Amino acid sequence: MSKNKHNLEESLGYIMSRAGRAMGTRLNRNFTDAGYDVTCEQWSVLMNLWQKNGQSQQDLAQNTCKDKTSMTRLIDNMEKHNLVVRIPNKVDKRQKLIYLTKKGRDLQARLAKVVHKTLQDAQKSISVRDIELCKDVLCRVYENAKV
Amino acid sequence: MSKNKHNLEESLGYIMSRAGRAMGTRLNRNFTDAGYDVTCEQWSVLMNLWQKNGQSQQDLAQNTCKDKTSMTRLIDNMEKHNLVVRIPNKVDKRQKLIYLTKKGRDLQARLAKVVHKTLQDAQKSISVRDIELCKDVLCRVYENAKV
DNA sequence: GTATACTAGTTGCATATACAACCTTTTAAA
DNA sequence: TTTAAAAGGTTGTATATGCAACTAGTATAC
Repeated sequence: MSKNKHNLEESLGYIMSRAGRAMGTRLNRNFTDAGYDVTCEQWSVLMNLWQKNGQSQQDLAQNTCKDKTSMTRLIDNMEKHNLVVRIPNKVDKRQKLIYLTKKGRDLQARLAKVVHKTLQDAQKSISVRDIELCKDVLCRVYENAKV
Repeated sequence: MSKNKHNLEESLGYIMSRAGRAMGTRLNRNFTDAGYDVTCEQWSVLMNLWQKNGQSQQDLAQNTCKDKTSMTRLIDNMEKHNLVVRIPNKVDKRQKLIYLTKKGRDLQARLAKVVHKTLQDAQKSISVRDIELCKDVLCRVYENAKV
């Protein structure tokens, strides 16, 4: 009973999403405080585009583990804020390729500073080794749970 | 540069929220498939009430690390689905105490099975020791990031 | 005792998320 | 080649989240 209770009420899922939400809220606040009108989810898309510009919405959805409808609306908002543009793919007319605007490109270095600071605060007094192990576990949980 | 890139683009925050979302979506689907019209967030509130019935919304918000407005709407939905009821506190007239309905009480054992199965799948091929260490790190990240 | 500060909860607003159903385009099958 | 299946994207609907601003009740200061 006590063990079961531990498994459920202190379950990885509960702890994971609680920590994730706290972290996301914190990052959003830090972006706002630093004067950037960007959310942490938009940042996750920007990250993908900084690595490889001109991806389809489907690609972006898969890379960030989001539903394609979530990505549609996320791109809607990012286009509204002039971070990206949709360019129809002439080869495959179903696709719309997402490209960074100048504003979206220029944010890379600036946002990196805010993210770095936020991570530092969040990881305070935790060893690098433990962080890496935790990330490894989370990646495997993600692989198990996705799709 | 490569190290910095690793820190940012494979950052704990990114990995954490990605895994958390995958897990939450999976749990929601499993609840639905099992015939329960409950979301994982509603489940997190139920968990708190199973431990201690009759908590204020503020208490529940703090226990789940949510904004009090999020809790207002979460309780709205849960009341709509007959999982809980709001009872005004006669001692402190500002508060509304949240109590489980019979339906909300009866779900405890049933949902536990679904959660247990979902966790098993997600933690497949990961050692108990690593899971516990991961949870410990996440709890400390949560403490650092919250408020 | 009255004014002030704080706490609990709600509403307006913007964002994020996913499922179902749909349209369009492309690919595979027959 | 025509038909069926699959893939990319959008819209409708429901849920979740947080910030700012608000109301109402409580506690503190003076």
